[in-house]
Amino acid sequence: MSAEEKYTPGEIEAKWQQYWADRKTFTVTEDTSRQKYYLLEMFPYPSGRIHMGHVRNYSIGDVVGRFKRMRGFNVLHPMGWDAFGMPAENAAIKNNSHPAVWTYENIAYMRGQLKQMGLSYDWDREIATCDVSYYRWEQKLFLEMYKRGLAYKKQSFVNWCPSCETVLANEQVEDGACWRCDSEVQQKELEQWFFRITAYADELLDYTAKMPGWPERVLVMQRNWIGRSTGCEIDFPLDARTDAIRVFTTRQDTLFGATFMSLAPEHPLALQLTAPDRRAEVEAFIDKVKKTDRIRRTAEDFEKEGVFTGSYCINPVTGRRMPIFLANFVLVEYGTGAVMAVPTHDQRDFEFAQKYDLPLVVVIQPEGASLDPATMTAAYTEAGTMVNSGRFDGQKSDNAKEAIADWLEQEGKGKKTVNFRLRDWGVSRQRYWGNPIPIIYCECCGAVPVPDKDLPVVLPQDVVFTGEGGSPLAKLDAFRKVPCPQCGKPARRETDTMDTFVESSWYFLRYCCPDFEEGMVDKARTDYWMSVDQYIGGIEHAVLHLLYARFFTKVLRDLGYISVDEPFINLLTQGMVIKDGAKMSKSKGNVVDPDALIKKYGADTARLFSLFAAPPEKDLDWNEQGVDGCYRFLNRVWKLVHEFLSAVQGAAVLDVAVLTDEERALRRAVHKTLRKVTEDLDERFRFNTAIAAVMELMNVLQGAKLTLPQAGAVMKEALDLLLQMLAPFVPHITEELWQRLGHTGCLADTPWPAYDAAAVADEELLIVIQVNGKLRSKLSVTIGADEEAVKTQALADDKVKVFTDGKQIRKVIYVPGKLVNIVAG
RNA sequence: GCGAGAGUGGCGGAAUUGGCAGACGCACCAGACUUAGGAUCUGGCGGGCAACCGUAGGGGUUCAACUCCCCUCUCUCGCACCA
Repeated sequence: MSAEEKYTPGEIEAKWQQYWADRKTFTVTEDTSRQKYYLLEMFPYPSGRIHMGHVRNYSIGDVVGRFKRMRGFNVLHPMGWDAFGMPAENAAIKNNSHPAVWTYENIAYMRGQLKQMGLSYDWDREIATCDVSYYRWEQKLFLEMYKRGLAYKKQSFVNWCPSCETVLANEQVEDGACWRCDSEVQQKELEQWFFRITAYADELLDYTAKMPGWPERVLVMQRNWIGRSTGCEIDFPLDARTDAIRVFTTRQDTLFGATFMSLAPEHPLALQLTAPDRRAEVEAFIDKVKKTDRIRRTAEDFEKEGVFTGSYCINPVTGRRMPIFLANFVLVEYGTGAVMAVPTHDQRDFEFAQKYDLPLVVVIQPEGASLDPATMTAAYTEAGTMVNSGRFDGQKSDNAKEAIADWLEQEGKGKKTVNFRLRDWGVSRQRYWGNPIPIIYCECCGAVPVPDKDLPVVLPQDVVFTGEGGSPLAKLDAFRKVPCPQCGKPARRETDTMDTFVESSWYFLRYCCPDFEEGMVDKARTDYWMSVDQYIGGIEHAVLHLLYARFFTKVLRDLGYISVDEPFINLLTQGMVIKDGAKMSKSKGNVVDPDALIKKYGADTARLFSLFAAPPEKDLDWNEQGVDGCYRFLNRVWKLVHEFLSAVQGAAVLDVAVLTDEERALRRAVHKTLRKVTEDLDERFRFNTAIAAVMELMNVLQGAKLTLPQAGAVMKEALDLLLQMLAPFVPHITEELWQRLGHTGCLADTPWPAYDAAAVADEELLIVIQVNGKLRSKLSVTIGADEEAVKTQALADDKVKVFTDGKQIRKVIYVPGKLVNIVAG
């Protein structure tokens, strides 16, 4: 093979990347006359270099982007950097450098890596969230949210990671450990800024029913996280006091069975209600619970324990005097931190009552049975018929729920409420490398927003990284000490920065208008592009980022910035990249380096294998031999095109009217493949089967002979279509071959071809013949063959006769164009 | 425990509406070319000598079941003392 004919991915990939960049092939502008398609992949954290997860994520996105573009859409396909965050700070401490230097160097390197992959981004829209031109608008938004009470400060117990030396949001704590470094999270009382995401809890939940483009499991996770439950708040008057304990319950139908009260050990009334002679015991208990870490305390098998306070409250509907306990399983942060205990109908209360010998009253009887408190071995938690419940006796407990709630409201003893598991989003971080919270604290005026004219608060560069903990900003007097914008007296600036999830909650809006200098978003442009038609990323953000981004979208809508309710119409959560049965990690030594991969095989092979080895939402098993297979396939494509080059270039115009049977069969294969690839890309995102279909076609084309009169023309059509079909997957090799076939334009700019319906139509059909459901023979019939004739032919078939001889034909089933099933016996 | 998803050759995976199970690729085997082959090409490749048996296991519906229904097992993910 001559040097000219050898496939050299390194050369041709660089050539075409330069070509696309020079011509700004993928640069887009708003054009209301065209249908838009906003395609987005989750932007990366600039950690240093891309990993195989990125390769897969962005390969998937690029196929969609290039395909939609060929389909005629005005495709917005941007890329940027989630550039604030702690690793930059840690690296700065370690290398005695600066987070900004580290970050921008990483961005430069990773941008190069992405460009080497031939991804169809509009690089003119690139953003980095650590750039003041980006984060300045976030500060403005923060202040708008502050004005409307959507951002507020409160003293509270917060999740504290001792290793990262910062606060974590609830969403960033996994099994009691830091989501990033896995250290055990502690509780610390601090003044923190919060975003009032709970104000949108109902809408965030309701919309999960209106998002058919999202995977059900992500929606379920979000619903669980929001955790809406409907019930009642009921006041239990305290014995010998004028105040009451308020509980939240979803089971007001069991109210008549409440025999004692359980409070969280952290409940504000806990010590107040403790009788002097019980004080020592209660304090010891509270101390013990506080020392127990949260992981153990919330484990299911954790033993229920409590302590009697010595005080009583009154069941508002029965008048029963109920002892008040502190219980280790009652959580102060959920509901009111107090639980009315109904041991007969709640398993936890039942176990607690057994342990402390507390009374049991049955108020719901199951269908056809009668519970006796003396013999019960577990709580009965299902529905049933009300008993011992005064005026509600005899009602079905399901119906009584509503009736009791109404009655409590009438009597002024309680009210219907909705309770959420979702907490407000704590956004303060005691770190340097983040967006400064634009607030100034003044002795006289309190928390004062930084005035508009002083925005943005620029993150100072001249800080020292000692690694000693605490935010470097807090030690920088030049930053910290400012006069109060209101009264002019000496004041101090907020030195906490915002959680980096704040930046990723609106970056998709900024891509619509990255150069806009008048504000956060240019409404006209954003209205054109939003919402994102297809979002692609990992499942690990199912709650965190995807919930925050939905929240921000709704806030920005209500502030008038944008017009949509939801940011992402369709969500694809791609699977992980696995090797040797485990997620790639340095410690396991199973990491594949994208640079080495591209150097050895080229970007087209790397992309092709990422797409071919598994459907996108499943985990992908990385396998070097499989990569080899993809590389071989591309070499075969390369050779095939060159083999037919001269025949194709001298070919006449295709005349479908005068084709031989063999030529028609070849065209049928080509157009059937085109139909399948189009369907797989357009409707199903099934890249693996689309590629398999093209491989199959390749096998057909390789076997094709060129002795037929119109072979050149047929082959020219076949190769053109083959390259167009493959273009979204392997853009470089196809551009190169497209050019070598004599085309002058850019393949990426060609419209996606339509298959020829006439060419696809079969002339003959292969009918499967079964006897008693088992495949026995096959029959070739002309299209539209008469049913009776096919049946007769089937029955006369020699191979069929072997199985029907001597038997009675009971029935013959004919599925037109598919099969004949002969029932004999 | 609850919820969701999955279980198909040696491996990754196909089978779109109940209609040829195993497409495509990898691995493997044989052959060709070759000084050579970890290159390339050609052919084979679920099990069984066969009748037949095969989509986690068992039952059912149907002319026909990987696909629908019931039961069981296993795995993955999510939630989990949330009152």
